[in-house]
Amino acid sequence: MSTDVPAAMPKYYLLKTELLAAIAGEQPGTLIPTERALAEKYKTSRTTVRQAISELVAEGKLGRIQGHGTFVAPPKITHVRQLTSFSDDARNQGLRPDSQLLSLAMAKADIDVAAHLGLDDGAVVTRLERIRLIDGEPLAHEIAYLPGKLPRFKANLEKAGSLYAALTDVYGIHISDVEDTVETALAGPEEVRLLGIEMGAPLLVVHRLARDAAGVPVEWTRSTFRGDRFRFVSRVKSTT
Amino acid sequence: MSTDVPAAMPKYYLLKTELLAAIAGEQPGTLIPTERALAEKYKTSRTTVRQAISELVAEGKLGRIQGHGTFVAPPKITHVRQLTSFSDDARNQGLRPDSQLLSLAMAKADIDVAAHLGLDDGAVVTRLERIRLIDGEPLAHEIAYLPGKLPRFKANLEKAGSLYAALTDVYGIHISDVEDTVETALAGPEEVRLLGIEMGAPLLVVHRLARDAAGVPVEWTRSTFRGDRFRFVSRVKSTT
DNA sequence: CAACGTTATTGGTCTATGCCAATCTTGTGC
DNA sequence: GCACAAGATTGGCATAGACCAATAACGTTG
Repeated sequence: MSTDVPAAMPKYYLLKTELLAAIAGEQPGTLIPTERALAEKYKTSRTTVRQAISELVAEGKLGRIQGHGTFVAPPKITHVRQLTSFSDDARNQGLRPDSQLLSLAMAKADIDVAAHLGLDDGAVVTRLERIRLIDGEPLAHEIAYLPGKLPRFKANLEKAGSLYAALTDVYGIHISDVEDTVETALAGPEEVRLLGIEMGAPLLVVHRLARDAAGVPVEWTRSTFRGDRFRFVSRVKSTT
Repeated sequence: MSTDVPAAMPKYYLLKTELLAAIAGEQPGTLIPTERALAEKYKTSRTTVRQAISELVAEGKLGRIQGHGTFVAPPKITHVRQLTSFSDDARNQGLRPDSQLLSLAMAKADIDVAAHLGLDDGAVVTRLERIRLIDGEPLAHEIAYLPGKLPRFKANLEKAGSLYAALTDVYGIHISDVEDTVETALAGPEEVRLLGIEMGAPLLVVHRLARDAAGVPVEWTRSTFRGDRFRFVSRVKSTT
């Protein structure tokens, strides 16, 4: 045979490619045909259509709402993650960041938190849990642990406008060194509930350990970002 | 009713949770029961079992091989990504890195490459495509573009042991500033072929732009890492 | 005309089943 | 004993269909 047989390609992947081409250049929000209509049009089953659409949703190319339909998704947001905070960062890009306070309380450090903050197991820490929003849309879930008890923290946090601003301006805590760890994860029920995404959606999980000039840990945070809406940038300058 | 109805939970998610508990503490490589056996055991369909397993595979908890079975996967590798190269990073952690050269050739910069390297469209660039392996396992796919033509590059690359070492030691190109962009993506046929993963597996895609001390771009690279086996670390030190 | 309840539409989950493809096991023949 | 072929096992892909849940559209009613 002289004809080069193309690599065997799952049908759902062909469909995914066709859909991708079809939505190229469409305005975000534009509805695409229903799953049942696509199944008929492409002479396949709804299961196969859903598999194609599901991957496009996971990649942030499409979004879908039960009872409403499937639509072209808006582009990703680029988040420059440096020494800056989420809020400052978003504002620098002309976006409207917001926070929704889920809980703010004293807690006893579990083994994991204690280890990262260099505390004894069971030591008192401040636990701050928030949802981060941009332009009203929930995009990240964040739990921050700070060593010890910070007096009048809630009020100061609100006044300062951001966690880092409050730490610096009110408590004299200067962050001079951060270490971020980034990995992928899939959304479970909690993320589905808090971020309004679907089960199994890809996430970017960032763990941040911040230290002051003396190398003492001052913050340990776990942030969960929507993988379909975010992109991280980290800049590193050589000191040599 | 007094009983608090638990949040509606998909059956496949319950199964996923049970499987996760079942494999906790098992040795990597241990085979779990077959999909058909699990379907029968948990009184559900194979489709549902596959959905549960698929997510665990995507999270790097399980692996599977057609005709062989489904098994407990090895833990993630932490890849510390700073100004260092892939090879140096891995070696620093006591791992055995390797590269497989797919292609090394001169090419004309397309619009995207040209824009990032600050060149004219169609300018000559060196294109280096490699598979990165650790302990013999392919973990990343990388395409690097360098401005212009580098004499005897292939030989020097092999001798130096790493791209950055070659640039520095042989060509006198010193990287002083890098900007990494990290986002999620899903594996398509090419990644499946090159990395031996499955369709739709989560990936971490990193774009790196490296500059020399004068701010001139010297490298533009797109790296695709297996999301189930990697974790990135970035450290930032304040200069103030 | 506004408010409300009903109905149709659309995505979400799950079942049952068939066949294909890669791998492993077994058996046969030399 | 070894090599190879045949069969069994296991995951991969796809179909068809049922029912649920959220949303939107519509029509009735006050």
